Amino acid sequence: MATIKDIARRAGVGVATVSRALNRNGYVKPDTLAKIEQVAEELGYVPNRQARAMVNGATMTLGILIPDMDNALFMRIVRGINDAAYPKGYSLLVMDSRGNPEWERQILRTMQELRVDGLILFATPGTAELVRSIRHRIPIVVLDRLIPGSDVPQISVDHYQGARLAADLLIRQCKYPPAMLTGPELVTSSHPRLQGYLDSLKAVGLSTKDARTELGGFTYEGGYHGMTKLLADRRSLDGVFAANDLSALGALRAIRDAGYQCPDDIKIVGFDDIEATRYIYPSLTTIRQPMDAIGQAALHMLSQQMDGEPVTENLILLPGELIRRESC
Amino acid sequence: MATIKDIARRAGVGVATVSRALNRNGYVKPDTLAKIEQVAEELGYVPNRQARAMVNGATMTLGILIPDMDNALFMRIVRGINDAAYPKGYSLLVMDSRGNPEWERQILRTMQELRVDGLILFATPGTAELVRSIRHRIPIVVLDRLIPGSDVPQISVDHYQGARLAADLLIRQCKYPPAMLTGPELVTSSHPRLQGYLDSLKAVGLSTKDARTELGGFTYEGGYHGMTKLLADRRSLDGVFAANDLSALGALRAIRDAGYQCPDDIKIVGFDDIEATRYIYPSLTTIRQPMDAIGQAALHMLSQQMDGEPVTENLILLPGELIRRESC
DNA sequence: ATGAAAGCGCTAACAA
DNA sequence: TTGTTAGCGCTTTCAT
Repeated sequence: MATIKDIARRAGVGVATVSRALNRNGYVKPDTLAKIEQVAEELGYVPNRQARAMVNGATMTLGILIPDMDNALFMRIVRGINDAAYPKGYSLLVMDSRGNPEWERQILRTMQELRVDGLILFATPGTAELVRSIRHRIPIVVLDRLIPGSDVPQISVDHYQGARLAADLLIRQCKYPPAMLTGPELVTSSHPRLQGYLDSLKAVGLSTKDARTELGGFTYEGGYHGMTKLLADRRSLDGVFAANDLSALGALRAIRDAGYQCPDDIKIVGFDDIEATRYIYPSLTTIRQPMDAIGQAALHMLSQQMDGEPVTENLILLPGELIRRESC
Repeated sequence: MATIKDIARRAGVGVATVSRALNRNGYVKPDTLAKIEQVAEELGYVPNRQARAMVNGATMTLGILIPDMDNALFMRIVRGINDAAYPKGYSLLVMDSRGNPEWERQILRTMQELRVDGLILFATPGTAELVRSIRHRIPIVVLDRLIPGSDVPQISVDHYQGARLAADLLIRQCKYPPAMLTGPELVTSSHPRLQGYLDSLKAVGLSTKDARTELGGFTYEGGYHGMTKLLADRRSLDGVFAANDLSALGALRAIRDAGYQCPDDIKIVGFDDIEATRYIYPSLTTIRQPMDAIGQAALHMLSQQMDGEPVTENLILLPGELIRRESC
């Protein structure tokens, strides 16, 4: 691989001149500049970012830690980050922890070794203290799966408000108190969604005894199993709030397999608004997460920190939006 | 950020000793090793990979270029790569070109600047020559969207064979010659899938005049529009091969919106077997891509090249598998 | 068993 | 306008 040294020798100039020419800073006589560019071209020169990073600090890479690359919501958000980061010259280093806390620790370590300029992560409870220690060295922003009570900058859809929207709609549309397919206990976004559901019941005078929950686990399969359980014990059930779209799709399937119809027999409301929800039948009524806005906000917050500016707010909750379709 | 120099000073030893100790190579007296580790711990030392890479060449990062991060199939494959690469200490640098050839060029450039140890990419026609020039500098493997006629190592499901499977099934199950929703003209995997469809028709004595194709574009929306067109001109249509699952889902929706039923009125077969296909209604009969196998094979081929071994085969075609479900 | 020093590719003073 | 030089953090001879 050709280096600036090679170019310098071949062009008969010093390395500094080459550097100046290629980076277009400092004075360089047009002739020499042309010559240098020509030689660089001939040699197929490609600058080495590692070396550059060593001297001026910035690697121009952003680390992203996701619990599951194969999740439509996460990747949709990451795409938003990518689209916002790319024009600024940042590259994304995406690593998937598969929800494994130990892997997560290692990944966070690797990100530091790579000296990423900023870190965006979907947290898990096991990461909380780790994040606390890292944030003093690297700008961080936590997305979607928040760390409750932490003062790390965090951005997310308002899980609670979204859940209220969903539950309120179901209560209005159903004869009986709706049930809920909850997210995994260990995922923080599960909690405000559950709380929203419970509070909506309370708001119309229903007691927690009227609440019925089953684990949906944020997956197709979990939703399927949870719904199947709900159906097995059918105490007048005609509405279900699935904590995310994946589990909603699983639930839809379970309803059908059990011989019922959605929305006629049972109505469903999901959460996230992943693309598939528009095309399936019945199309899914759901709470839309502002994915692009989240991605942009994340990058914005990170930029602020990287520029040394104080972060204005450290918890941004973007409102979810109710999207009505066929399932409720 | 603490450096080995800091550790050396504080531990009262030379930097070389620190390096040896931390990397556990060369002789280091147990006492000094302990001391060094302790100091490193105190200082919260995290090695700088850039610096390490500068001296020993390897960055331990693999670059991945995808045309769309938000595509279930691609990310499923990338996840497979991730799972195979992670244990070997490699980090993935994932960049999304959004199918834009110009972005693609720049990304490939960036990957080189970052000195990734290997490159995995889903090609587009515009990349072909670029890839040719890069492959002499960086180990490369092309996935799924192949470069026809190139001798770059490539891995993919056998698009043609899979398409034959799909079309043969439809021909068997339908009264009339099936139609096809094709992929984008510019995406190479579209071609063998189309060819398979045409050849299947031919194999049962149907002429190309019996073939009916409409652009499905590999997207939900494209599938929806394409199917709508097919339906508008309804010459006894009762079977459709959608070139991928996304367009199949779009088509399913179009069928329903037009007042028809799948599979009763029209049967559908997709391609890819993304996770959603199992849960929607009707569940989708499709051709399964061996995604994990593709990911593993990709990493294997890359490893071979990185180790300087000659690549045994430069085109691996993995068979697609017919998965029968409700749609046909 | 350990330290001194060279050098990886590049940028940024500092001179000239 | 250009060249020389000193690092950036680390690994690796080569001495000791």
